Amino acid sequence: MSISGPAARRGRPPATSPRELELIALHLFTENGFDETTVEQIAAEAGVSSRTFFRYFESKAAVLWHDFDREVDALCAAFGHVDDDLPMMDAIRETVVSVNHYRAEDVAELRTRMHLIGSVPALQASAAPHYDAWERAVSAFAGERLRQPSGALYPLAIGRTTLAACRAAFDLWVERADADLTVYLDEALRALASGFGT
Amino acid sequence: MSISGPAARRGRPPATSPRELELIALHLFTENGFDETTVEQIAAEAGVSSRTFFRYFESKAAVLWHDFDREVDALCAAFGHVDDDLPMMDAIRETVVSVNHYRAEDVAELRTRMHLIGSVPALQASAAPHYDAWERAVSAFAGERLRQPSGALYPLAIGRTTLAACRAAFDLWVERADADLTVYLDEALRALASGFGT
DNA sequence: TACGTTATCGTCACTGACTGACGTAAACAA
DNA sequence: TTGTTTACGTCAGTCAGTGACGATAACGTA
Repeated sequence: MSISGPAARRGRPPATSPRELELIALHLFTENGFDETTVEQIAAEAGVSSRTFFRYFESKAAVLWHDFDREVDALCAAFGHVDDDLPMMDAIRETVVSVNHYRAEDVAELRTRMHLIGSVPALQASAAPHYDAWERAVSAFAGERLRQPSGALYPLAIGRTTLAACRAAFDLWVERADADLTVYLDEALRALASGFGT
Repeated sequence: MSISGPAARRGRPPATSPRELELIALHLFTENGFDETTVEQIAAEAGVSSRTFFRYFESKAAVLWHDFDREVDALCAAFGHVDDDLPMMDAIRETVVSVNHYRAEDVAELRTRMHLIGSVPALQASAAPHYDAWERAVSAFAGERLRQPSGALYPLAIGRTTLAACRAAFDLWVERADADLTVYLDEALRALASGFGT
C-alpha cells in the first residue's frame, strides 16, 4: 500500500508533463501565432517527440482547454452544494460566478488563453466538446430543479443560453481590462434571468 | 449587352456545381459517415478532381453550411422590415421564426443536415464562423434597438443567447419528429424572453 | 478557319495534423 | 540478473488543404 504523494512509480519516468507542454504551447502561440506553430516545435521545446505530444493531448488545440475542463469539474461540484431555497436562475448565476474567482497571479495566463480562444478560428473550432460539457453541467442542474430530463427544452436551453451569456461576458472582459471577470459574468447572467428586459 | 438568364459565358464551362457537390456529400456522409468519407470520393462522384472540390468549398465540412449561410442573409434582410413598435425580444422571436418556415419537400434534407451537424464532432467544430454570423445579425438589431454598439454586453449577449436557444430547439426538433420546427423555436425564444421564469 | 481571350479544370509537389505498429529506454521488483 | 511496467522514439502511412503551372473548352474576332 502506498500513501498519497510521489509514490514509488514503476516504469520509465515521463520526460515532460501536460502542464509543461501547456506553458510552452501558450508561449509559442502568443509569440508566433497558432497556425504558424507546429506540434513539432512545441514537442522539441519540451525535449520530446511530436508523437509524445499526441499521447498527452489528442490535438494541437486541446492543449489550451486543459484548465477549462477543470473548471467544468468545479462547476459540477459547486452545483452539488446549492441552497434549495434559492431560485433556479439565481442559483445558476451565483454558482457560475463562484467558480470564476481567480487568483491574481493566474489572471494574466487566463487572459492570454481566452484571447487566443476568442481570436483564432482553429481554436474556436476546437471549443465544441468543451463547451458542451459545461452546458450539460448547467442543464443537469436545471433539469433537477424543474423535475424534467436534462435533455428537455427548458433545461437544454438554459444550459446553452447560460454559456452563451458567459461567453459574451468573457469576450468583453478580455477586450476591455477595466473590471473583474465576475462583474461581467454577474451582469450578463442577471440580464439573461431578466429576459433582457429594460 | 446580355439579358438575364443563362447568358453566354466565356471560358470552360464548370463540370459541376456547389449544389451537386452538396447533394453528393450529404448522401455519402449519411451513408458512410463523415470521417469515413474522403473529399476524393465526393469529387470522384461528381466527376471532378479533389482540387476542384476545394475551389468550390474551403473545407470538407463547409459543404454542409451552404444553406445555413443563406439563412443568415435572410435573417439580416428580415430584420430590416420590423415594426418599430414591437418590443425587441418579440421582434427577434417573430423574425427568427419567420425565416425558418420551410417547404415540406425541403424538410427531409434539412433534417439530415442538422442531424449530421448535431452528431458529428468534426462538423460541430466547423460551426463557429457560421454561428458567429448568425449571432451578429441578431446583435446588430439589438444594438440598434438599445442604441448601443453591437459589441456591448447586452447586444452581444442577446445575439449569442438567441442562437443558443434556437440550437436547443433545433436539436429537439431533429430528435423528436412530432411538430413543426417553428413551434420549437417559438417556445424556446419565449422562454428566453421570460428569463426562463416559471 | 485560325487565333487570342477567358474561366475552369487537372496534375503535381508539398506541408502538417494525426494514427498504428513496433521496438527501445528507464525505472522498480523479485 | 531477470522480468515487469511505463513511457518514449521511429517509421510508415492517411488525409485535409495549398500553391504553382500547364491543359481544356468554351467564346469572340479577324
